This record gives sequence, structure tokens and C-alpha cells, in this order.
Amino acid sequence: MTDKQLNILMAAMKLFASKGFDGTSTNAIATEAGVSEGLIFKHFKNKEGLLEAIINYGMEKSSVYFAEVILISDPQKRIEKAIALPFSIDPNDNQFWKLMYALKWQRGEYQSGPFELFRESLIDAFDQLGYENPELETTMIEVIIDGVATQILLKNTDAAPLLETILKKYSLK
Amino acid sequence: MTDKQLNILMAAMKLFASKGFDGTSTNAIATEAGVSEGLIFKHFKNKEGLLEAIINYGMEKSSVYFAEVILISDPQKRIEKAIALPFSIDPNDNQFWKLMYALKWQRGEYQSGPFELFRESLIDAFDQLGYENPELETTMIEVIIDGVATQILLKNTDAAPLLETILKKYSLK
DNA sequence: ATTAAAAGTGAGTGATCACTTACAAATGTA
DNA sequence: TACATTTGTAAGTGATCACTCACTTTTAAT
Repeated sequence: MTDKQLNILMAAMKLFASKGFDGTSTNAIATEAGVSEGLIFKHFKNKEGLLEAIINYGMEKSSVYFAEVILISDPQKRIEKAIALPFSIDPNDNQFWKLMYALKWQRGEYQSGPFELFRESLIDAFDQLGYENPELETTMIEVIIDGVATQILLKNTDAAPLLETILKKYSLK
Repeated sequence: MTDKQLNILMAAMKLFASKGFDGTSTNAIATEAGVSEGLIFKHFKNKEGLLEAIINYGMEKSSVYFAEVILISDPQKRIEKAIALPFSIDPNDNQFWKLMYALKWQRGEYQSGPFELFRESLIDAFDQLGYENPELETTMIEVIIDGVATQILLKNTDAAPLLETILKKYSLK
């Protein structure tokens, strides 16, 4: 990936996250990236392709953290680590996750993939622990993760005490 | 409000919720509403004014439910009712809340108002119950509400068992 | 040094955007 | 009936949109 290619990617991520995909013009991206507008299309084919490149780039960076959770064999620890996930979002990745959550509501197509494996590994964990309804418990974890992500990304709530409260409340401390 | 005015409002809500504000053209709204494009601007001044009208309309309908929670004097019951809120979203209002949640991520300006009063009434409730950190507990409730709303609006999860699980987990049964 | 490919530019392109305007139909009131 | 106001339309408007194209510069391998 060229310097300018990365410039475009970062500029687009910033603008898509703050103004939305449709609210951002390729002209604005080019200006923010310090590049001619034509270059965007040379490298990413079209605006949609640029969005896909951003998501691939961000998910590749993030998939490590998902894998870390999935690979924990102790079910209790796996669940705890899953809950802790949104609390450990690298502030450098805030824009990426804001974009991902914004896309959730109007472009569900970018929601599949790594998330399904993640979900199944949680169902498995609750199953191992003998819970009556592992799917339901997993949905609860997803509720927590989405809710916490909303708080942290949108209202920059102080993460540490919130995490402690959750783990205590869930008798997972 | 005229028939056609309401047509425009509903058509715009539907399209804004599914394609986003910037992803929806006034031409598309007029077509969906079965109305000439000019009429939109006669009634709502501009596209932004139409969005505001939708939000006013939706919040006026919904404020009843928030008020119902706030007016409960028993603190325990008030908290329970607050948690139950996203579970009792009228399916007819799904589009409105999808729009509200989508706007959260790129247009925070539509987030204030009734929500603040709601938050304070929860802090008060936890305070009355002698909790150590009422603000933190209230944030937790907001986490739950946002997470549940995401599940229900986006993945149409079955609401009933999830509500029961949450109330149990929160020892609020 | 030659040269072909890749990176990069800037001035276009038609299409679509939000919005206006001139005018007609409907409505309410005297 | 007369007439002023409101409701509605259709054909525009300039601006901006995503994208293309002809062209130059840079890079890198022989």
C-alpha cells in the first residue's frame, strides 16, 4: 500500500465516520488526503470499493482481538474476555468502530463474517458451563457489548468502573 | 396536518430509516409519497426541516412512554419499567427508532431533550435505593437499553425471554 | 540508457441533487 | 357569487455528485 493510498484510506475513514458514507463526497476525501480526486478511482475503483477497503483494513487489524477471545479454552475466562472487548478498543480505532456501528443501521451487509464465529464460541462457552439457554446468554453478552460500545464511542464514558460493575453484576468477577 | 403532509412524513421516515438521510433524495420521497417534489418544500421548508418534523412527530408520540417511567414513585419499579422500555417498542414505531439510532452515530444533535430527564429520574431512583454510585448504575441501564434496542430493531430477537433474563440478572425480578 | 508499467493529475462528463418559481386547482369565508 | 388563501403541480435552476479520460511524472527492471 502506497503512502497516498493510505492517506486516502485514513481520510475516507475519518470522513465516513463523522459525516456518513453518503454525506461524504469523493472530492472532500481527495482534499482531506491531499491527493487528486482521480487517484481515488485508480486505487479503489469506486466509492463503494473504498468503503470495502476501509472495512477490510480495520477488520484485519481487529480480528486479532476476536481471535484472542475465541482461543481461550476456559469458558468462564472466555466470556469475561468477550465482555472486556469493547473496553479495550484502541482509541486510534475509534473512527473505524464508529463507522462500523453507523453502518449497522443502514447497511447490514457489512455485519457478517468474524462476528458469527465469535458468537458461536460464546454459545459453546455457556454450554460448557451448563447454562440452560446458551443462545440467550450469548445474546445478553451481545447486548452488553453493543451497549458499552455505544457509551464508550459516543459519550466517552469512563471505561474502567463500568467494566468492573458489569463483571460484578454478572457474577463473573 | 394534511393527508398529503402525513404521506410525505411517513414516506420520508421510511426512506430515511432504510437508506439514511443523505442517501435519500427529495425526489424519491415525493415519488414514495405520491406527491410533487415542490410540495415537500411548501410544507417543510427544506429537507432538514422535514427531518425535524419527523423527529418531533415521533418524539411526541413516544414521550408518553418516557413520562410513564419518570412518574413512577417507587424507585425499584421505576427502574424495572425503564429496562422494559425497549421491549415494548410498538412495531409501528420501528422505523422511527431505527432512524433515531442511526442518527445517533452521525448527528448527535438530535439526542438531547427528553432523554436527559429520563436519565436524571433513574439516578434519583438508584439514589433512593441507597446505591453507592447512582450515575454508574444509570449508565448501566443505558447500556442495557441501547444494547437491547440494537438487538430488537436490527436482529428482531424474541423480546420476552430476554427481558426476563435481564430482570433476573439484575436481581430486580 | 531504454522502456514499460504504475502512480498521479486536472479538466472534463452527464446525471442527479436540493430547491425555486410561475402558475393552476381546491378550499373556506363573506 | 366573489375572492383571497391555501394546497398543489410541473418545469425549471445552478450546484454538486461520482466517475472518466487524456496526459505527465515516477518507479523499477533490463
